[in-house]
This record gives sequence, C-alpha cells and structure tokens, in this order.
Amino acid sequence: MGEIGMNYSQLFAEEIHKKLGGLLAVETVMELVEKPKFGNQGDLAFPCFSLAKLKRQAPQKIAQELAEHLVHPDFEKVVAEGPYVNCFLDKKTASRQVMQTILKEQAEYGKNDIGQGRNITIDFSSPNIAKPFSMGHLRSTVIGNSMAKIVEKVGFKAVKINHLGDWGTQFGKLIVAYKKWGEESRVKENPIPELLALYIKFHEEAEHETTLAEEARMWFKKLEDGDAEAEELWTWFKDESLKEFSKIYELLGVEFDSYSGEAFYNGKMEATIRLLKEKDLLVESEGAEVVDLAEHNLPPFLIRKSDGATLYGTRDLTAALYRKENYQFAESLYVVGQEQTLHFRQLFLTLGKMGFDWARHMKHIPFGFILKEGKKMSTRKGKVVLLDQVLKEAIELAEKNINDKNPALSNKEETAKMVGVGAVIFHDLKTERQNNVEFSLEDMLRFEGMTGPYVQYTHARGCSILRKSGVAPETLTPEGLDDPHSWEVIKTLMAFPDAVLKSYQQSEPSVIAKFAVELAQDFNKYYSHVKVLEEDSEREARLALVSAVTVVLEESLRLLGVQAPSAM
RNA sequence: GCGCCCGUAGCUCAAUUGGAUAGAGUACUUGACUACGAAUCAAGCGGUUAGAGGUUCGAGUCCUCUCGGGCGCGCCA
Repeated sequence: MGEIGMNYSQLFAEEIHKKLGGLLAVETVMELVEKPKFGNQGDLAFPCFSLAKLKRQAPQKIAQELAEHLVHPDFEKVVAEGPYVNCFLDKKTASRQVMQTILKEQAEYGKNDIGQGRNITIDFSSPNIAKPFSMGHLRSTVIGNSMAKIVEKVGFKAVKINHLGDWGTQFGKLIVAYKKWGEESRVKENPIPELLALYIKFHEEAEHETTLAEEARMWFKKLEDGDAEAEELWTWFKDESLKEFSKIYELLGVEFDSYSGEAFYNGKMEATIRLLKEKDLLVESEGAEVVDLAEHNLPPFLIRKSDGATLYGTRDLTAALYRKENYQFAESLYVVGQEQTLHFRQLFLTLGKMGFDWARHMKHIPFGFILKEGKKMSTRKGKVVLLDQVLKEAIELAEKNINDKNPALSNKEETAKMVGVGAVIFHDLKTERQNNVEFSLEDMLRFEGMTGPYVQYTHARGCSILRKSGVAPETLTPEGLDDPHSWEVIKTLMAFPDAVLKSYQQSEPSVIAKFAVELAQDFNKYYSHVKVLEEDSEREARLALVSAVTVVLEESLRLLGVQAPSAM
C-alpha cells in the first residue's frame, strides 16, 4: 500500500531470517533493522549484537558471514562493516518504485488504516471568553489542528472540539469589574481590550480589597443559577469574543466540529454528581465534595465547592461522559498546556474509578509554555503577546519579501497570507511539544533555514520547474534514477509513511515538520546540482522526481495546517 | 517541603527511543545569479552532551545523587 520503505526493510529482514535458519523470528529481525547513520554506509542496516549472545560468536564475524550470503536482485550489494550488515538497495529499481507509487497515490501517499474509520475526539484551542487570543492558545490550536489531520491520515475520523472557556469564577470577576468600573459604550467599541483591562483591574484591586473575590464567587453562583442580569452580560461578552476568535481561526485555516464549551455542560452536571454519589465516590471534605485519590498518591479531585457551585473538573468529567456517548470515541485527546497535567491525571483516574474502562483511551497531550523573559505569561497581569499582532506582522513581512523578490506574482496578498501565517504555524510546530519556548518575534518572522517559508519556497520552485517543462505530471511513466543526489531525495520520500505513523504514535507534529525540512533540503541540493530540464533520456525520470517531491511537500505542509502556494 | 518536565555548538533545536564518527538551522568568515526563481546552494568555524557515580558488549538516551531552570500541589481554569 505504498509503504515502500517498510517493504524494503521487510524484504531485508526476510532474507536475513532465511539465512539464519529460524534463529530469530522475522518480526524480531524486522524490529532490529535500522537506517544507517551515515549515507556511505548503505540504506539499511542490521546490527548483530543480539545474535552475538545467541550464537556466542563475535558480532563482527556473524556480520561477515551474513553479508556474504545475502543476495537479491533488489540489493545492489550487502557488506559487513564491523558488527553491522549494511545493505545497499538497487537505486534504479527502488527509485522507480517510489516515484511510481507517489505519482499514482498523490496526496494519499503515506496514509494507512489503523484507525479503521473510528472516531478520535480532539479537545484543543479552547480559548477563554473575554480574554484576548494569546500566543499560548496558538500552541494548543496549531498542535490540535495538526493532530486532527494526522489522525485522519492514519484512518481515524477526527472530531474537533473547541471546549470554550466560557464558564467559571472568571465570569464572576468580570461581571463585578464591569458593574464597578465598566462603560457600555467603550466595551461595545473595543470589546476584547476593554474586557481585558477590566479583568486586569479586578486583580489589581483584589490585592488589597479582599471582599472582591467573595463578590466574584457570588456573581458566578448567580450565573450558574440562571440570574437574568448575569446571563445577559455573559451572553454579550461571549458573542463579542467569538467574533474576534473566528477572525483568527479563519486566518489560521482552523475549523471545529463543536464549540460546546464549559457552559454547554451547565445543565448536565447534576447527573454527573448523582452518578458519582451512586458509585459512592463522593466524600465531603472541608465543606466541599471531592473524589478521594489518596490511593494514587494524588490530591483529591474537587467536584463541588462549599457554596454548591461546580468547578472545571466537574465540567470536564461531564464533558467526557457526553463525548463518549455522542461520539463513541476510540481515543480522546486533550491538547492542553502541561500545567494541567495533574488535573488530567485526576480526571482520567476518576473516570476509571467510576468503572469506565474507556478512560484508558483518554490522553492528555501537554505542551510547553511560551515564556517571556524566562517566565510564564500571565493574563491577569496583562503580560501577554497578542496573536493577531504577530500574524499581521508576519504577513506584512511576507508581502515585503514578495515585492522584493517576485514583484510580478499575480496573487500577492493571498500568497503573503499563506507565507506569513505558515511561518508562524511552522515555527510553533517544528520543535517538540514539551519544550518551553522563549517568545521571539525575530525567530517567528524568520523565513530562512528551518522554516515554513523555506519548505514553501522549495515546493514553489518544484512547481515552477514542472510548469516550465510543459509536461503534465500525470502522464509521466518514470524509469529509475541512480545518481547520488536523487538517491538522497528518494530515500527521504520513502520515509514519509514512517514519519506519518511516528507523528501519530507520539502525538508529535514536529516529526512531520522535521521530515518536511529534510525533504526540502535534499531537494534543494538536488536541483542545484542537477539540471532537470536538460533534454536527455532521463528527463522524464527527473521530472517525475520533481513531481513526487511537490506532492509530498504539499501533503506534509497540509498535515501541519500550512498551505503550499505554487509560486511565491 | 512533595510531585512532574527540562538542561546537547554563542543562540534555537535534532539524534532512528540503548547502537557505528553527536547532526541541522542561525550567527560569524568565504565562494556561487548572462544558469530550471539566490526565501537557494557550496565551504569553513564552532562540543568534556550541566557535574559525579552506577547498570553492559555499548549511555546524550536507563538508575542514584548534586547543581541550575520551568511548572504544579482543594474550593481559578
């Protein structure tokens, strides 16, 4: 099914297995087969250390013997190097197969069907109403969006859920602040910044005005009990916020299947609490109701506050039950910052205690912070960088680059958006999720090196060569190539299905980002050393390679949520 | 105090999950546009993998400790 890399590993493993006379199972050999560290060591390698123990012989000797006996038409040669058996594939055969497969499968290349059409719910983005969309939310948004595309690539159906932070004591705070210091006209004119200012003022005042926190809790309780005034203000704040958020989502190209946030579960929580009581899991503690998790060495999971109001744990619990019932998920993912690790452990353990076996298939996908001067940014203190500002600057810079480098481009504005936004998204996805990242506008606006624009540029150059060739890529029937530069490209193309699988298994979009950069690097080297359009017998094969690269680059970028303009 | 994450080139990050000689990008120094688009390519410089022990054929990766940074730890989310 297009897993060419796997096929050759399999073939190599089978040949080794045969020569060993059943000493190791094919699967075992398969697991041991690896990619050599250096290009001049071949394309596949088999380390003989574990055999050395079984056969009580030096691994070097075993490698020597194996290498001598491994012969196959698809192998150019097999040689022993120290304790390794290194296999060189026949370049013509392998490259022809890879190119034919990609040209045939197009964007389907690299997919598989481990999901078998089952659902995976992905809880991501989930910004807080009445607060600006910060850089922190960007991480959840782009990681979640990419994960949705990755799980679909491996055969699942993604259910994208924006669990809006539209409930909780913060609204009590906001209502208090608005009633004390807010002005309707000013909020109408400039909603998010005004609301943020009120929120910040609340926290400043609350430092020395201790009754404020109490008032905020009271107002949230009123909201939860359906008080008309509270509800009216809440609806207003929420509508204004959603308008702002949808602009950003449109720019980022992110869509959701559900916007059911915390408020959505408001009427459903009594049932959850009843269920907890039925199962005898709820205990009273200091006036509040909690689920005890001492057996797991964790602090108790707080379900109901002493004033009777619920908490976000209650809502997440309710949401989990609702999602299982409505989506019958095979897996349920939460793309939420690492500071909430404890909360999710508590949530999943509580569901387990309730007897729900499916809690095992719930997974928190934590990510690191965006730091400012080494510290976490805080909305309360107004220390946030706003995403729309960053995106705006990135797009402007992209536009400037286009005017400098390609002034004749037809759809400049659209392309500048793709490139600017692509740079920001790619910058976020290229490193492992867990890493904290120091906020750097300079890094984010870099268009050279390991960046989104670099990959996009490479793709555009490939498209440009194809346009110039005058041939339709779908008519190409390539022969193989065997020059060293094309071989590097071919080997990377072969590895794409593995990268897809790995990114799914590790919930790690950065695997795809790294792959895309590697392919772009290989291809840039290729066409700077080889004249593709040269009129000779291998022209068609070279064009097939270019076409295959553009297909896989575009697909890699798509999995990251980044667009691939055909010229820039 | 307890728990979780992290420490690799000046900076930002990799390293096939325990394998061969620790690699990219950036910055800096050079070279390549009369060429399929220089957002590119080629070359150089840059390392006691925070430190000390341990596990084994083999450790950046695993275990222990020390140092340093980040984040959590009941009525916020």
